[in-house]
Amino acid sequence: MRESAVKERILDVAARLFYQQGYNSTGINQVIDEADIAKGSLYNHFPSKSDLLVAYLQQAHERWFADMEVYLSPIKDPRKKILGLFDFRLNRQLVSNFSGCQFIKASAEIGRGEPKAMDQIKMFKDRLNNYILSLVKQAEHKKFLTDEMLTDTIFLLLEGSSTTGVIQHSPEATRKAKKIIEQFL
Amino acid sequence: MRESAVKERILDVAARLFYQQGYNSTGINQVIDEADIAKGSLYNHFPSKSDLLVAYLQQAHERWFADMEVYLSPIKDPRKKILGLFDFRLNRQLVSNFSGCQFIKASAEIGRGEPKAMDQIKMFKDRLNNYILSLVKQAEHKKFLTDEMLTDTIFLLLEGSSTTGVIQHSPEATRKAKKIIEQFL
DNA sequence: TTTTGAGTAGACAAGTCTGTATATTTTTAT
DNA sequence: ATAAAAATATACAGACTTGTCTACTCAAAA
Repeated sequence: MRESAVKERILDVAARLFYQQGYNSTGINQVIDEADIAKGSLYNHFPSKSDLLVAYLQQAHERWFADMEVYLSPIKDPRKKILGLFDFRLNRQLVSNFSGCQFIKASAEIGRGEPKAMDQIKMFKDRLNNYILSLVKQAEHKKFLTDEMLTDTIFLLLEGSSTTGVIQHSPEATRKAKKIIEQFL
Repeated sequence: MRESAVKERILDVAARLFYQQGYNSTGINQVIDEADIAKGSLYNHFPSKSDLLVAYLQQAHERWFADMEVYLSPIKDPRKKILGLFDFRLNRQLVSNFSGCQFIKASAEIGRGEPKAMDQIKMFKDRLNNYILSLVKQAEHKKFLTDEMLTDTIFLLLEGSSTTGVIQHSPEATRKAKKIIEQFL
């Protein structure tokens, strides 16, 4: 017996609004209006707005990795997979019209007032870091940097590309980051 | 005739609250309470909350560069100045308890609904990029990367260190970024 | 067929938000 | 000293906030 379609609709609408308008700027009433459900239903599935935020981040986490694995699965060479990460980032920037990383955005907005949400954000970034490290270990690279340092470079360049993409409203930073990493492979 | 002390107090309190709690989570009433001024005075100096945000970003911009120039002025070697940028970042992270970059935070919160504020943010990051470029041009480095690419690397690593510092609540990322740049100098 | 659970619609509480207005006092400048 | 400007305290409008609650409908299961 599958999960309620109502719950899915709430989560999808909340995800879109939290991401595009921000968590604080999105009211419960807007979520129920656009999801076209009753307020009681929302509070039946999510005890509070904060729980809805955590659920949104959880879903975003799972979807991000699922999408990424689909995107990178045709690529076999680990070096090309690493570069593919930047193309994947680029794609998402174009599709989202440079709205930025969901997790960075959330963390900037909530500060330390939402510990469960912050944990979700940390877990996502940790997993990304570990994934990059596993690719780097598989890849033959110039060893100008150690595996760990190259991993950090890739991770930090990706993070920098995210925020810079938002501010410049352009894919330039991500393209430059990719070119930089190409020098190391 | 110096600028009204009231205006200064408003701006300083707003700066602190906007930065620590976020713009959306800070109400005008909290600002006037903590600044201990009347609501009418606030709206006399700043026609709207949005204008107060822009003024805050302007002030933060000027102060950031002023502080940085003080911090780096005893250093003469351009390579050490570049590394000093990471120490400066580290200092600010420790002092602010890893609250993150003021401009990234603001840009994450306001989206494209505040064009004047976004312009301020862009101007800050542009100026930072130009400053890094001028240091790189003065510095003798290994030329593993071109001047422009090394500039982008430094800039993006600094940006990545900011967001990662917030999420991990630790100075590790900034220290690693510095070590990476050391390899290029 | 009856009971149970999910969903709906909407009122409501209690408070917050930005911004305006008014009347009064304090400060500054001439 | 007087007139103008700046700051004060405070009330208010109108909209919005999260979350609770009631009364009702409908569908599926027992």
